Amino acid sequence: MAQRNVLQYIILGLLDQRPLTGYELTKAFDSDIGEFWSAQHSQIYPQLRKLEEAALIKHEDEISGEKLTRKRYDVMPAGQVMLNDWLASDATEAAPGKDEFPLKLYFIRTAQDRRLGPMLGTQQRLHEQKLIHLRHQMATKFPEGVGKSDFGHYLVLDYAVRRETAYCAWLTDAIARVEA
Amino acid sequence: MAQRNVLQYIILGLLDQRPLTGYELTKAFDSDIGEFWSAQHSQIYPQLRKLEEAALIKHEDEISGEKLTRKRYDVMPAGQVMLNDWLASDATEAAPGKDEFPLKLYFIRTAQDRRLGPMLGTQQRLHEQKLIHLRHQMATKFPEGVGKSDFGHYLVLDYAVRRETAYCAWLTDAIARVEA
DNA sequence: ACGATCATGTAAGATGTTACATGATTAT
DNA sequence: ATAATCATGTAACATCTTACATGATCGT
Repeated sequence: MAQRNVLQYIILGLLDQRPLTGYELTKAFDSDIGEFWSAQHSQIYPQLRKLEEAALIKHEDEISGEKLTRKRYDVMPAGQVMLNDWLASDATEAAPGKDEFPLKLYFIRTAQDRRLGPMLGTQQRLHEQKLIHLRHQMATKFPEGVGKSDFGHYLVLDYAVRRETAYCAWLTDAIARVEA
Repeated sequence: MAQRNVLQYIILGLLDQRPLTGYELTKAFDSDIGEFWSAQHSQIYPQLRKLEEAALIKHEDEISGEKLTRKRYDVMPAGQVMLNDWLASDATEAAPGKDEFPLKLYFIRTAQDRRLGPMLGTQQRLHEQKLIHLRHQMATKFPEGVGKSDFGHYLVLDYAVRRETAYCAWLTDAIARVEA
């Protein structure tokens, strides 16, 4: 997964929607995008510099108050080409995607292991909270179903809800199995 | 996710089941474990050296044929303690888990975009193949349901099947939406 | 004999996280 | 005033991938 520099494409994609600052890009990884990718500002600012050096994006300085300047970045034509190339490139495999919890479970041999209850319980709480949050997002962002200009966003939220629903159902069944 | 050195715990967990060589450990990431974590031999051999330096594992030389020696690693008591600490440590958040495909979708605005059909179709083929493979694994590894000593393995395979099932269902519905 | 697989390692470079560092603006 | 948030950057370090490198064994 690494080595393909997915981050640069995400940045191009977000900037293609509307011009954003590094700070705003960073925040994007805490909400929608955060379900599928993460990145810190320490990774984003250097990447913005590289993209600008490659003339894929440009920035304009904005001033708020007395002297605070922020850089608002925008995609250049070459950047749009690169973004579209990425979108058109097709995947060759269903990505593995790392998840630490199933791994732990893999090393627990018997249903009688005392650690199973707490482990599964904690995960259940975490994922049910996440599911509630996602359903809430769905309800607030798409109260009347999917519109004309947000199709991808809708599909992706739908995916996240389904993924967490399946995760929770699995945990519930696993807990039932342990108790039986 | 990084910085916690999950790889070392996976190695300890695998070696705790039975002694393995670096080569065998590497292969483990192509089958069961591969659904949740990946690692190349270039990462595994150095990690084995570090674990041995820390006296968490040890190895014995095995000879096959004339002169080919392989190192078969085994967990030491200190390694078992560390493995158990990891298993007992509880997660503080539901991990994000990176997945490139939903991300691409996020940047597609309308259901009329010509790229949607091929993109979703490719993913559907990949994930349905994966699901078939996982179901086959389930049928061969647990033909009579879960046994006494493989509970974790069963749970984890069950999870993988459910995850792919949900993924496929989502793709099918998404494709139906695009065609409508 | 030859190709597939077994077997182990290193090197270079990309990606990602945590911590360090600084300062401005806004709301209370 | 002061705390929260806005805003941008760098440094050190850990993780991960790709490629380089070598040689043995097994099946046909």
